[in-house]
Amino acid sequence: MKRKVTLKQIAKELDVSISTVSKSLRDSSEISEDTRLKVQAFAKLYNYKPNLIALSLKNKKTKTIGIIIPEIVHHFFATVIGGIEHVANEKGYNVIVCLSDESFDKEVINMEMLANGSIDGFIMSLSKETQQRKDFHHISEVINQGMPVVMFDRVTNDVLCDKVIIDDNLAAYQAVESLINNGMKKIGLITTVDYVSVGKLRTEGYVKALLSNGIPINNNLIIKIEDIDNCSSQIEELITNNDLDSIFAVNELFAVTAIKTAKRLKFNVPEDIAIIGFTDGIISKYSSPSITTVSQNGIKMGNKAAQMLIERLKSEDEENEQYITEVIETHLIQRESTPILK
Amino acid sequence: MKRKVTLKQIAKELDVSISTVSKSLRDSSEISEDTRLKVQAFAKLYNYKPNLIALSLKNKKTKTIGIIIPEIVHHFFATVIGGIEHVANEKGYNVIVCLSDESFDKEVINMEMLANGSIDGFIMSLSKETQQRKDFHHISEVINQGMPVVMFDRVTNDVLCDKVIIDDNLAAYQAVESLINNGMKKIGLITTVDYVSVGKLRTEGYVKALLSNGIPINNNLIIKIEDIDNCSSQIEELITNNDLDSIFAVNELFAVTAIKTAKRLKFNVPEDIAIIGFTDGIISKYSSPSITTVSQNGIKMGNKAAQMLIERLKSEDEENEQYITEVIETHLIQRESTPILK
DNA sequence: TTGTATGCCGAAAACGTTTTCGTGTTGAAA
DNA sequence: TTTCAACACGAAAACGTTTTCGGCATACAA
Repeated sequence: MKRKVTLKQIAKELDVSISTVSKSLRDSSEISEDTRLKVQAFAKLYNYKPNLIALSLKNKKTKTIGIIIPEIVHHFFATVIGGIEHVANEKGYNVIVCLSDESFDKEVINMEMLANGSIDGFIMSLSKETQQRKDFHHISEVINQGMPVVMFDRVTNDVLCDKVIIDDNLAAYQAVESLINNGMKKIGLITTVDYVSVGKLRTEGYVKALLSNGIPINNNLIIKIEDIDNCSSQIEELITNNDLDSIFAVNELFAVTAIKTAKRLKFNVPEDIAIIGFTDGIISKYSSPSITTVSQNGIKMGNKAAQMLIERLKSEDEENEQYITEVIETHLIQRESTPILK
Repeated sequence: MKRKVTLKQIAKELDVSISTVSKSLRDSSEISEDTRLKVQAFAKLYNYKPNLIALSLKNKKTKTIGIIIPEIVHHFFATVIGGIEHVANEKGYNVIVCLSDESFDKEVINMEMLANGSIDGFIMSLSKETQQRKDFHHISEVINQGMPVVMFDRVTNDVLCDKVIIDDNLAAYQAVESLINNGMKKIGLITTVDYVSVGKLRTEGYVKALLSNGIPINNNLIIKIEDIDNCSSQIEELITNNDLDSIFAVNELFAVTAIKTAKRLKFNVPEDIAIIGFTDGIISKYSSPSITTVSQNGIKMGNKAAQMLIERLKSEDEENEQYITEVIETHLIQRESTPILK
């Protein structure tokens, strides 16, 4: 077993000082070419690589980004991580991932853990529980300690920091309006409970689209789902009891469940019921029929979030308190679960 | 902005030495109760938390696990990460994720980067390119430096280390045999190119099942797919040109594509063609019809891999060269893409 | 010969911990 | 009064770097 070699060992071996070794390896002009080349050759031979932990301690920079998300087994979050990792890697950063499992406590613990020197900054999306409790002290705290935070998707106005979002409200509005423009009148909504920020915003978009097109809100057409695993019966009622011509679902799981339920109830999709989902994940693509949906480009969001964070890390001393909220554009992806929308 | 407080600052503030502060906080009996309580109160007030980087440097342990996988936007890998993260977190470890993007070079770079002190051990799954080139020097190297490695799913016999796999060969064998037992005779195979280790093993299982049931291998029924995005035409030919009664696909993307293609060609699934997939991901569950598939429990694999790694980290000095290959059991999940299999 | 610039290198501090060892003070026993 | 243990604390090393500063030659100019 060959343990990793250190400056000290090289110094001892070559009978020079540690400083000389360090300077030689960094091509300092202070060192004679002789010594420099000798040291470099030796270092190469023994495959010397500086210890990053020691560097982190010295520089007070870890070149590592902490990501905290509710869960990873979720196509959207996975794509965001991919997006973050990509630009982070490009700029010499590593990525350390923690999952909150939608739990407030885990979110807090993870943040406190990472905040103690392990990372240079956070990219995060709030857990459901955190959104419900509206307790963001852990986030304010790390920001207050001078550690930059970028929030994405599930964000809050109660914390001042950079953010990357889509315009959930507008995207939902446009999706629903395109249904209306194609003659749909009885449009069902399958959404989440209200404390999920994005769910709420999408719901508002739905409402706005109906109202501004002169269609009154019918609460019977709106169901709010708490537990995704047992939503089938609720959806079945929605479809059976109302003479829907279409459904807007705020995520792809709701959308695909709606499709499967409709098919089971002998409705044809899209002929009898058109369905629009949200998030262009793997399900929407491979469902039968494939699902017309609002694209929500996770990769782009991840890219942007990482860029913003790294940018802020570069100019950290400047203490720029001008926070930016970046809005990633969305668009409707036409697939088979709706007629061709004009 | 309140920067994080250090031992030194506390020491200065209370006019004691750094050692006294450190010992007080660790409840050393060396320190009088008076001083101890005073220090602890002060530390609590200023929310002192030890700097983990400094600890890492001192202890030569980072309490961090490095994960290297080909991609994250892939349900199976995401579940494995989830599984790893869960037990890692339980045992006080963090998880740092790097993506190889199926590239050999990125895999090497990432490993070298993490190996320089950032982590205590690796959990990894090989990139396609690495499997193709059969170059594993980077892995042997870190192992040789005394850093434990656990490989999962895409593994190789050329590296000695702990491994977590499923019995791909057997699982495929059983899946195909269950088709045969239910009267299927013309069974198509949609598989990957051979250098993908798991694809090859599953192919072998298919072959073995046919042969041991007296069915000759017909190479026309076997297609090997390189590029998943353009596999549709190949699959279409397979279905059109052969009078298949069933298909075995080595992953869910192939399976769902087969289903969609079959439906497009006016074959009924499962009545005309039964289809079995591999990996119990989100697609299999939500496809229409849902897909009968071989479960491949990523969470369990992740759990096990993390347990093995942490176990080895605990007993690291013992230099136990007895490596274990853990085989996670699989089973067939009955869904709608096949008739009920006896 | 003296003074000074230059080239080359080492000592030491710093990052934030933990831990070993040494030291001074106190009180009690001899 | 002397001796010694017990107690309470501090100094310093160590982890592996980088960097500042100082110093010792040598060479060259005055």
